[in-house]
Amino acid sequence: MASSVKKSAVTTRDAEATKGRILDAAEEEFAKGGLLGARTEAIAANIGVTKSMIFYHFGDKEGLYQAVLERAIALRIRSIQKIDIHSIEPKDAMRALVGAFIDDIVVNQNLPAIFFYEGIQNKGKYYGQIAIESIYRPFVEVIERGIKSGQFRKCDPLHVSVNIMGMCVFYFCHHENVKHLWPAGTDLLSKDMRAQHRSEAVEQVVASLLA
Amino acid sequence: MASSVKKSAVTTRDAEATKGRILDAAEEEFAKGGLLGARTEAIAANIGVTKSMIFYHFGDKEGLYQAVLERAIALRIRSIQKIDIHSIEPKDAMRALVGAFIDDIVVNQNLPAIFFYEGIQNKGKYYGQIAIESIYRPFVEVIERGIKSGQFRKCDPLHVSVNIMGMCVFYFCHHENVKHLWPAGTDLLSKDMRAQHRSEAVEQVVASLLA
DNA sequence: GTCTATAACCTGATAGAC
DNA sequence: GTCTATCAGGTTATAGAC
Repeated sequence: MASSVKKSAVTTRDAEATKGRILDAAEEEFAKGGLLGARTEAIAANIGVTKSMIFYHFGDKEGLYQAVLERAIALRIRSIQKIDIHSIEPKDAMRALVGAFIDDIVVNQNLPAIFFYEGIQNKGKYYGQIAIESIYRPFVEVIERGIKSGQFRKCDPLHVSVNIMGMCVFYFCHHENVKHLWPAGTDLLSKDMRAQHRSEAVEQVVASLLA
Repeated sequence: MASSVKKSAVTTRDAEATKGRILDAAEEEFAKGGLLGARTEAIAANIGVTKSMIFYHFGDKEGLYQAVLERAIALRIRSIQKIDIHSIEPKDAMRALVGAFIDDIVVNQNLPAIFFYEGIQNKGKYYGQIAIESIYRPFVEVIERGIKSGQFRKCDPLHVSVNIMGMCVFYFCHHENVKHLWPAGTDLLSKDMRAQHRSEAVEQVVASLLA
């Protein structure tokens, strides 16, 4: 979505296009500083428009933030709900869920930071119960089914689901901190390293569940 | 450390005491907004002193931030290095490491957010290679030993160590987001819930490693 | 729809009294 | 060592021209 924001100073006069470009740039800026730290000036400058456009199209900074969050939540819910978790055995269903979840992050690396900021700075105010349940329920259901069938070890499905998310996203949020563990110059977000993280995380999640 | 900052408007005239109180209050404020989002005014007001004290004792906001981070890093390194990971078998060493790690967070719940902010906002600038290696190396070594002895499954010790940290801290960073998964009114940071997270996380980490 | 100019406010940092 | 007063720069948001 916002992986490469196009810089253009051309006066487009296309409302929907401008709104979309603002959303992309805002997502990146909110991922860096959250609602509190984001600067409307920086968002506007990045796509070659003036601050006024933000207030014209989204009312205020908070309105823009809500729009960004809603889009991000919708994306997450959509791709997780695509997966048919009931017709395959728990182990494979979990593999599919975690894989799809990490694929989403790889496409849009702003997501983990945005949701972290939302929890810390805004106490989940703009997140909402329905969004959380839509995202976590598939994981919880697969774990419950796995325990019942004896394929998974006994555990608390809620805690374990939350920890699974942690395994998936921590790497993306802390890559600048932990980069020193790898040889100097290694780019933890390169295609190879991302693929390696995906593979290791999927295997570790499955292993953490098996009886 | 800063779990309960004492509010006191008494003019103490004790430099070390004041510095300590500023550090505690600053840690809490930096945990909420990072170096960028923290407000010196808020830090000062919380302990009943004026902003000037911050600049007198720490030079500038960045100096205060560095002092907070150094103290937090020292705490982490100290408690992890206390554990003798070589004289017990890998599974038990990992159990001890993860347990101690989460115990630190339970005592000072600001730590996970501070290190997250450091990675996202400052790109790990104030973290440093030595700190990261001191914290992660024990985990990596235990995993390597476990793989060699055949007790642990084959995996990449670096990626898996990073994911383990994610399992430990995600719960604390996202408790405001995921609280809706539990019955309304449940306090995810209550003593019982913290103990439950600790127990579930330790078991899940060990399970994620076993062959 | 988009821009320029500006209002109203906030924040880090300094100077100087006590 | 601590406080009060204040400045300079930055930030959200609005008004009005085009």
